Amino acid sequence: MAPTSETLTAERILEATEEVLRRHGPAKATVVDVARALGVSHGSVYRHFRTKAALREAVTKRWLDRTSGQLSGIAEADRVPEARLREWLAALFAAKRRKAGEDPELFATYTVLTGENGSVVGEHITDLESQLTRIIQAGVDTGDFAAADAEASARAVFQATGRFHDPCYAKEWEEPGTEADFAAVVDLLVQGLRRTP
Amino acid sequence: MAPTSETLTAERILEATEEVLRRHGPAKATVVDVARALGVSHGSVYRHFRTKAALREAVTKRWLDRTSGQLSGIAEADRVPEARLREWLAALFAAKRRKAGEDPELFATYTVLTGENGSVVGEHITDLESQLTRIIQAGVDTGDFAAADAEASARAVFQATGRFHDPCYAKEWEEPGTEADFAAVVDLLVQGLRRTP
DNA sequence: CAGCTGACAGGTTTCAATATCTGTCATTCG
DNA sequence: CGAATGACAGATATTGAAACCTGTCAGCTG
Repeated sequence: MAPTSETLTAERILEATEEVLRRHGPAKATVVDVARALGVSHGSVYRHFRTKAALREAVTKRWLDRTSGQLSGIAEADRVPEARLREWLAALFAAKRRKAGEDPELFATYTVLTGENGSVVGEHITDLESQLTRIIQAGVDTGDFAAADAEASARAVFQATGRFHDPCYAKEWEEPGTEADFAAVVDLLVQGLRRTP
Repeated sequence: MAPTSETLTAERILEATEEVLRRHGPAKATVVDVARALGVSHGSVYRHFRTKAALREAVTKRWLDRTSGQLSGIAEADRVPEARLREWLAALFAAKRRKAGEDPELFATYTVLTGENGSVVGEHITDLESQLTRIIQAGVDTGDFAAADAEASARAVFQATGRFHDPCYAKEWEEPGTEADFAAVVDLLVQGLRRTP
């Protein structure tokens, strides 16, 4: 679109790739399209990314990292652990649901990309679980939570709330009653974490 | 295969359809194949099922009902509610995992079928949730569980354990650590249900 | 000379012609 | 007479040839 004469950088290629994916979708987005959007030949793109798969992987990582970054603020916040946990889970759900609802096609695109890039997604999940672990460990430290193994509990909480952040459930997020379902699951999990006197 | 001269019944057609689906998979299984397997013309099949979709739906229902039936025995068993709940959840997970592991192609076939038949799946889930509700209500009655709304709690438990029964996670069920993950989630949920003195 | 280009080989996708399937129904069969 | 058949129209799937894409590299350009 804009064949700016700035030097070609990995960052600019990623930007252009996101745009091409947004326009054409994951099935029809080609490396040639990306090069054309940048006003260069596709050979130049291959100077920065060894393969098309590597390019798509990098775009996926960028996208996931943005979510992680937003949530880490909450994980570190200076609040009572239970409130922090509830807020973090609500923010994760809200972020995913907003993305799925606002631009379903783009969300579908990234769902395809995450399906292709198991290891990047795995790292993202590890990251989210470690944020959760910090929250739960804080709760154990204050005596609010009883968890023999904060990491295992974090994993359990993350998996138990999968219905509210895993893309495979995206189409159900706008159904009525979803809010209540989310609240019920979170209440049950928080109750399970609480220290019983 | 065996063009027996018994009268053509819906039951025999369903049997043959399951066999054809097992052989050819969901994409290539045709009504003509089913008729051929029964030694009749495909017009005869349409006397019993209005459309191909209705036939596939009936097969799906049969398959799901078999699972429900197995589990209902546990739901009604004469045991302490907590043990019954744990056993029921473990049985659900074990049944799904066994089916997915023993014959992955057949499982994939049924995953496609359940994807096509939202309402039948919805009824199946309602059925499972009502079995769970009965277990949890029993726990409330004995004073073991504290749940303001047994039905809502049942729904929460069912959704929170989705990772261990929803087909979209099937490929992760054989990974190491899955048993431990399952145990951690169930422990957390049971702890959340327990009455806190 | 570092970075970019564009032609190219091998592989994948598209498209239109062809074959098959779904669902109906007038007719046949027992 | 009720159950089953098979020819048929319209819809869907398959196939093979042509178009396009990926990844490489010898050579061009600033």
